[in-house]
Amino acid sequence: MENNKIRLRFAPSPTGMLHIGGARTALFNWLYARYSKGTFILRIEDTDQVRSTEEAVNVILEGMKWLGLDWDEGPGKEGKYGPYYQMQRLSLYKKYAQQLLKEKKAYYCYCTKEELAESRKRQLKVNKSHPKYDRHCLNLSDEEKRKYEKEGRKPVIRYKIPEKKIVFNDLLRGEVSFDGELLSDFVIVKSDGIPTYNYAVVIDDALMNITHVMRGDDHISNTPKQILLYEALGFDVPKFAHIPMIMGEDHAKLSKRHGAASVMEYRKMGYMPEALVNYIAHLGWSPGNDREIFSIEEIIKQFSLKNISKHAAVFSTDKLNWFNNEYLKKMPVDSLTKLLLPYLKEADYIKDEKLSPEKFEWVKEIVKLMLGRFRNFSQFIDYADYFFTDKIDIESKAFRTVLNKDGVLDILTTLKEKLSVVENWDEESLEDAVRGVASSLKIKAGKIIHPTRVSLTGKKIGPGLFELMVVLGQEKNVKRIEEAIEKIKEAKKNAN
RNA sequence: GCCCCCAUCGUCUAGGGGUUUAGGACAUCGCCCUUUCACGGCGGCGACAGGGGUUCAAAUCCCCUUGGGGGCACCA
Repeated sequence: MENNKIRLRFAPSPTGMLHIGGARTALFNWLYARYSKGTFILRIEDTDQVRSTEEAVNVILEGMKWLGLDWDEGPGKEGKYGPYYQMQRLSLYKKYAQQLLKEKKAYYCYCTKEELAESRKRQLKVNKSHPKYDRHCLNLSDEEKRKYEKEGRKPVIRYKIPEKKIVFNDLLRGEVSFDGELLSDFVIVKSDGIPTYNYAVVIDDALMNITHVMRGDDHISNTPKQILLYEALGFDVPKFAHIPMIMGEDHAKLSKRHGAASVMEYRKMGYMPEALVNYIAHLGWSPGNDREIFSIEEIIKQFSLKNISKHAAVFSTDKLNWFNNEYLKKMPVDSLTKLLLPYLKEADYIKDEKLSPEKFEWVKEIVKLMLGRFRNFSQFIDYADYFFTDKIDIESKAFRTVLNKDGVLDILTTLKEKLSVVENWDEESLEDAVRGVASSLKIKAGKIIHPTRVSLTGKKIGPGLFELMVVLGQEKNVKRIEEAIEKIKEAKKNAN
C-alpha cells in the first residue's frame, strides 16, 4: 500500500532567488501530490559549490512557506529517505558510481578542458553537426592512468552512452524519442568527486522513490540521459511530465531583467500569497470552465495533468494585479488592516505594529476608504500617504491645474473659515458646510470639492471627499487648507 | 549548426471532427453611475500562423513550411 503512494518532489538549486517559474513548478508538484493524497518532497540540489549559498536555501524555504507549499519530507522534516541536501548524500553517489565503473558502464577520463576543446574543434571540421566526447579515455590501461595521475591530473567519471534509441512517454506530450548516437559520454562525477546534476538527480529520485517527475520542459533534453542512467543502475524509471515554461512579457525566459522575477519581491510589493498562487496556477493550467478565482482547496480538487497546456505562458503583471485586487476586495477589512501593518511600519507611517485599539480603528477607516483603489500594499503606501504624514507634497500638475486658478483663493479662504467653526465633524455636517459655501458663492460644489481635495491630499484622485475629511480630522483640514492658500499666494507673487 | 518541444484574440485560456456568427478572463476603447479616481453595470474592438491532404464535414486528425521556445558544460 505504502509503496504505491505517489511521490513528487521539487528540487531547486539554491543559487539565487525562488523564481516565479520555480514556484510554479513547485506549485504543480505540490498540487498533484495533494490531489492524489501523495507525498511532496523538497530536496535541495546544492552540488554547485560555487554558486550555492545558505542564504539562497533560506530564501527558498521562506518563499515556499509564504506561498503555503508545505512539504512532507525535506529540510526540517527528515523522513526515511533523507538527507534532503545533495551535499549530504555524497557517499550514495560514490557508491553507485563505483558500481557503474565495475560494470564497465562508466569510466575514468583524464582529459583536460583544453584537450576537450581541441577534440571538438577537430570534429567540427569533419562532422560539424554534433561533436561529442571522442572517448580518448575509454580504454585506458592502468599504466596510462598512472602516468596521468603522476602529471597531477584528477579524473572525472563519464557514463558510456549505449548507442540506441531512447523513447519515453511524457504524461503531457506523449511519446518523445531521442537518438542515443547523438548523445555524448557525459560526466557523472566531477574531478572534485561531486556528482553532476544529471547523475545526482537520478540517484536521488530513484532512492527517494519518486514516482512522478514534474519539471520545466527545459529538462526534456536531459531526460534521455537520465533514463539511460536509471536503466544502467537497474532502477525503475519514474513517469515524466514536462510542464511549459513561464516567459517574460518579451517572450524570453523569465529572468531578473524582467523586473520582479522572484517570489519574495512580490511579497515585498504587498501581494497576497493566495492571489499569487491562484494566478500562477493559471499559467499553463485551466480547470476548463469560466471561473478563475479559486481557493487553494478548490484548485487541488480540480487539478489534473489533463488540463495542463503544452505551450509556454507569458507572465502578466496586469492580470496578477487583477487577481490580487479580487482577493483584497473579498477580505474582511479587519484582516486586511492587520496584513497592512508591517508595510505601514516599513514606510514609517506608524512606529509600531502594535497599535492601540483606537489607532487600529482609525487605520481601518482609511483602509475602508481606499479599498478597491490599490492593487497591492505598496500602492496603498503610495496613495494613502497623506493620512499618515504631517507634510504633504502637492503634485505639481494638481497644483497647476486645480489650485493655481482664478477664484480658488477666495473659495479656500471662505471654506477654511467655515470649517474651523464646524461643530460636529461628521460627513453630513461637512457636506452641508461645503455645499453651503457653494451656494453662498453661487458656484457649483465641484468648484470647491476639487481644490479642497488637492489641498488636503496633494492629489487629484482619491476617496470621497467628505469621508476623507472626517478621517483626517478638523485640525489637519484647516491647517492644510491654510498651507495651500499660502502656496497659491506665493505662486501668484512669483508670477507677477 | 544539430537535437527536442510548442503554435486559438495584445496576454492567459475554453474548445479535442458537425452543438461555433470560435466562448470566458486580463488589458484596451465607449457609455452609465459619480465631486475625482477606483469599484460596479452595459457595450465595442480583437484570434484558429500559412499551405497541402484525410473526411460529406476540420480550429479540432496527418504532412510540410514558417514562427517561437528549450537543450547541446567538470551549471542545475
